[in-house]
Amino acid sequence: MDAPISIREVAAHAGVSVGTVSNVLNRPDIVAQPTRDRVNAAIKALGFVRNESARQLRAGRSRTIGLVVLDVANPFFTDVARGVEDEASMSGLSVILCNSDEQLPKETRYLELLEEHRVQGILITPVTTGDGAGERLTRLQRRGTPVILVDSRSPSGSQCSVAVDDVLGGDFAVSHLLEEGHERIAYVGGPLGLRQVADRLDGAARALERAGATVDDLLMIDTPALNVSAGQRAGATIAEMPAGQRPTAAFCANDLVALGLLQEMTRRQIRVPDDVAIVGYDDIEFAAAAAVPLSSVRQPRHQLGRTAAQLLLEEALGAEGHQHREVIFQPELEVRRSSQASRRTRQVGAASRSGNSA
Amino acid sequence: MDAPISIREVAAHAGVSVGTVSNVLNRPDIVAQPTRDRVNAAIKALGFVRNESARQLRAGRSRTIGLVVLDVANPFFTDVARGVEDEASMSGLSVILCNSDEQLPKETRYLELLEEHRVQGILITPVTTGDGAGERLTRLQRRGTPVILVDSRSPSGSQCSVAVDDVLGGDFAVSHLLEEGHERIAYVGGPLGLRQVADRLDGAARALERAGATVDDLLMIDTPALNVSAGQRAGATIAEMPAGQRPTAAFCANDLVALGLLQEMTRRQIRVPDDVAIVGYDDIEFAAAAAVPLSSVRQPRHQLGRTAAQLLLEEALGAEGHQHREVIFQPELEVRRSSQASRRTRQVGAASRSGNSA
DNA sequence: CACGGTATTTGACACGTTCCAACGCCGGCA
DNA sequence: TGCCGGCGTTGGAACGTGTCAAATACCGTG
Repeated sequence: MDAPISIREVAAHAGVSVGTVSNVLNRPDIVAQPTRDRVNAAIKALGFVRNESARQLRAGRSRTIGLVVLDVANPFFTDVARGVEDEASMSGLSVILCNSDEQLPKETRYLELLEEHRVQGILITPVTTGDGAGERLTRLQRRGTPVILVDSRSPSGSQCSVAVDDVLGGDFAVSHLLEEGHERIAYVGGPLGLRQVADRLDGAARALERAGATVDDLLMIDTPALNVSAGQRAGATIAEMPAGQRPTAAFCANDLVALGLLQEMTRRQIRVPDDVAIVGYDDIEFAAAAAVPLSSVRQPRHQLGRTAAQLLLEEALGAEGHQHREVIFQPELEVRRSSQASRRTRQVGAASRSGNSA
Repeated sequence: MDAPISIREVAAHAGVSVGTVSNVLNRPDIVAQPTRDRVNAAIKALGFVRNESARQLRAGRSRTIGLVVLDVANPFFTDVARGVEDEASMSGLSVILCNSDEQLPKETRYLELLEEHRVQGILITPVTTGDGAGERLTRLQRRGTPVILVDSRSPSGSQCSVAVDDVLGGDFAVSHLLEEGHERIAYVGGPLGLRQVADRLDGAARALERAGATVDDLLMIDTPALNVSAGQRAGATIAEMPAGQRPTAAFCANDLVALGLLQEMTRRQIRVPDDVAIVGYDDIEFAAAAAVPLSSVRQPRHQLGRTAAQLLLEEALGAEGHQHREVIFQPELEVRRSSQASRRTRQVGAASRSGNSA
């Protein structure tokens, strides 16, 4: 009961040759009906299951693709992963999901592992774009494993990439806040080494400049990471500022940060959006579900994953003459309550917080 | 530049036999220093990378384990996955993470895939425990692939399993609400076919009975799934009840449901916890970070994953004489604001709800 | 009955690795 | 000198599958 059945035993049981069994499995049309039935019966009777390793060895490449993300716990990446998986499964490929945890050593180890598995290709959001980061990836490609950057871009253009225009997203967010009448705006996020964080800041600066202000008018609140507790600490920083200097709006690099900020404001009885308006980024499911629904810059996460997988297939299956491409999506601003002081409340002012029903 | 290097080419380049290269890779100690150096140099020069498929074919089993979860987007499962991965990587194994999406066909397809990969074993939270569900799994085991149930139990005891005592968790939650003086309590969750949902309800009933009430005193609000929007809809149901019949507390089968409920309450200006107290389940990160911090029943998610992986290794590596085990963890109640009417509010508030303290 | 042609089936090899028995070499010892 | 044992190394046989040229069966026609 413990011995895996091989194709050979199936052949013996059905009274045919090994090659015929293989044909039944892979090109059923070229084998005669009665033979096919006999073989299928044997397969069922013996409980035969294909050995994927052997197939891969024979084929030279595995039928999987690797996906390396920064943080599986972040809803952004799980949605990307679903997109990748949907697309991959349409081509009969499966996905190995790896979590680098923003740590270079783990990332390196996973890259080795995936290469040893001879995956069709690797989709990766690299931990760092600086230094010799690209070098490692191009070496991988030279050895025959296609690499596609996800939510990232290649400075040298030596990989295909799929990303969302984060500068534009930052621009959207801050333009919206300016339109709402805010003048003292904070940018909450970090570390600036992350491309996403830096680009969104650039976009914020662009919006400010267009409005006649400069980036110096932006209050920078740096965070060590993009998670909830970092947002809470940033919230404490803001709350403790003298009321006159306190920003009236905060643009957060990430919804997790924004939610942490929101919680801290609520806890300290600083009203959102009346005292401080908040705009987040990513539009994760919890953004809409927060106690004060969060305005956020939405990214086509699922689409991002699908497209990345498509590019990979294109490069992996396509002939030699592959030209690297860079796909950039546009983000959208989803305005919700956290950044819209309701007219009524605005007019009535702080005096009475009685019901707003809309 | 596109041809993967094989061990044979390394051997030729280093002027040794294939076997020696293999030895350098696997038992470096038994090969003489100069030879070893020469081989390593060749490996580096040629950019040789082991072919995992070939190793697996030779070994008969792959060095991976499969993990099948109900929903990758649920923070509960991503934490479990991290636990599994931590434990697996200590033994040099990698993890293939599969998302059944609570759909039986997807689950089936992944089980086939993992079996074809000849994984060391499969960790699974099955979509359904009823009917022939266990049958499929035991067949898998008979053919040589160990199966461990995660957050689930085997009625027949034919698999190892790791779970948390959901009955006790439900008991904790409702006991706490009773102690807080609530009498009209709702249970929000579904479908009842999910073991987790049913067990937590049983626990709630147990607590009620101990307090002299019966399960009929519990207001059942069924949900089609355990996610945020289902919680919102349940919230609407509660809000639209006549004030006299409306429950004063809700125990939710899941934090996602609880957060949805909380949002809907806030939107409709029903105060939490003063008008309706809420207790959730899982204690995901967002529970503490919610605008009204959510009381919740905490499960040792990471530990759950680690233990499951350990059991698997034990069964996979252990000799024939393996005895199936059932590991059950105890949950903990984490009380936060959503279920604690502040003394002040209590005294000032609804006159009639004065305490019974048992 | 021989023949050509098509429809099926066969058998052998290759994929890259690991494992194991066998072998050569060298120094030590009788 | 001849034998022995140990260390390093070698060569070849698997592992289970896919592929492909070659062999065979089958069928109708002349």
